[in-house]
Amino acid sequence: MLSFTEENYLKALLQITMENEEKSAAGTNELAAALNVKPATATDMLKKLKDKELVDYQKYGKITLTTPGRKHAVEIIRKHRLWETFLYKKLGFTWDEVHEVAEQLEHIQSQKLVDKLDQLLDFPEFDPHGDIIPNAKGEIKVSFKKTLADVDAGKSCKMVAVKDNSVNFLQYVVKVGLGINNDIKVISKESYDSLLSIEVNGIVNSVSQKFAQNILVVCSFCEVGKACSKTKCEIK
Amino acid sequence: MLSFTEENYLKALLQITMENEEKSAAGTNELAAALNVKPATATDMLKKLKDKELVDYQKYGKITLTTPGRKHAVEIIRKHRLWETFLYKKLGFTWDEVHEVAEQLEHIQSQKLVDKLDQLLDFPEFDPHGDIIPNAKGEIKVSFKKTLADVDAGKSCKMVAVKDNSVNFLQYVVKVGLGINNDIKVISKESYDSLLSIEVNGIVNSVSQKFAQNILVVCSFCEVGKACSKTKCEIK
DNA sequence: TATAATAGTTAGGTTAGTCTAACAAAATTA
DNA sequence: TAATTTTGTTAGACTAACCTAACTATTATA
Repeated sequence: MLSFTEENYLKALLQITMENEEKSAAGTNELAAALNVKPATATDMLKKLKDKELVDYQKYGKITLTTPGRKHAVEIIRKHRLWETFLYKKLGFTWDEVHEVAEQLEHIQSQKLVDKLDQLLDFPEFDPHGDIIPNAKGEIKVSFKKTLADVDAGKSCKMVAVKDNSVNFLQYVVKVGLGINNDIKVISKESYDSLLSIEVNGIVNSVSQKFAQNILVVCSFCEVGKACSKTKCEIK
Repeated sequence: MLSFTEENYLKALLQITMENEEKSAAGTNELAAALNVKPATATDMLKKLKDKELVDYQKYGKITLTTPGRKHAVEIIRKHRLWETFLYKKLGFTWDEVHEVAEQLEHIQSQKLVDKLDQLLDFPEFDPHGDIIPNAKGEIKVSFKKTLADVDAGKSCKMVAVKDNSVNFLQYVVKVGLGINNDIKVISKESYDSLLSIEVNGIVNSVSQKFAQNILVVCSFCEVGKACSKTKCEIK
């Protein structure tokens, strides 16, 4: 049985290596930063996780999850996202409130609980932030690679998820009038600082590049959760 | 913010002092036994809880909860019992499965979660074991004092709760054909070892005194959760 | 009431997870 | 490629929660 802390390290490792396609390994500093601990602390834990054969790790080398390590991590993410969905759908939490509580709930040990929760929610595919929920077999579909920042002026897209789950960011998203499944039209894009002018439900707003990089989109022709179809795709 | 461990000590203290009316204080060994730790460990923790003004404690003296300590403890029990009810009513857990998982869930910190859960369950008064759920104000009604062992031969009663929440005991209760709200008739009682012969739904079974002491009952004239009315009461 | 039994405490040690400070390796860049 | 910057490791220390062994206080009993 793993401790909460060990679980958090595995989860952070998976999240780092899932962030983008190219990167398949993590570094000590990066890991430490993700967990809000000092690099020295991460080094200690990495040795421990290596002994337990949950990570592949050598001194000064890159860090990757082993197959069992990855399986654990996926399970934690599955639980996290199921709980978020539960809080949102069944208990009326707002999408900026769910993350913090799910951080606690993801560590509850009970296979039956996870299975029943999944069933109660009717086997959801996405959490309130648009992230894919790994299924009971631990299969996790490929995530979206395009962000609002990649969309050219004049083109339209549909928001499907967010990259940043912080309360601050999520509340700002709502303030700008955005939400999952909204259609967004990029009116213009400043060449100097990539400031975007976007239109959502007829309302025009300006958003920074930093903001746009945290909004995941597909082109409006594409299904939520599916890769863009190459022929008609409006993005990139 | 209290640690899981601190919360468990407070909960155990409340449970010990709630067990029966007379006893309003706990001892170190008793507390240690309840938590499956050594008495030395309990002593250490008691000093810490005293510093935090959650318990009244002096070397070699009896242990009681302070008002804030008791408030904390009641809140944990409230959460435990709400989660048990959730698992039972909403997720189809059996009554012997809920305790273990609720032991974990009771430590989740989120006032909103507790409130919403309470609402989802329609503000339940009792958990699946018949125990009273303290309300949002932390009010906890007096528990039942009569057990099946107190009922005389020839008299009838109604089961309202169990004292022992272990899987073993609960599965045995089911095997004997018993459950919350069942009417039980005591056919006979051995004077030598207090072995009881009981009838439930027309089926007769023998149960030991130890067993009977863990079944909480009211007389059949009495409402569940209310004290027996003196005039008609069949018990004692 | 003296003694034995029980209950409770203290001292010193362990492990998990964290830290800081000093150092070493690797990567970048001039 | 040599110097500098970045990244990662080691050593030593701390706290929470636990332990054992030895001791002390309280309670029960002969």
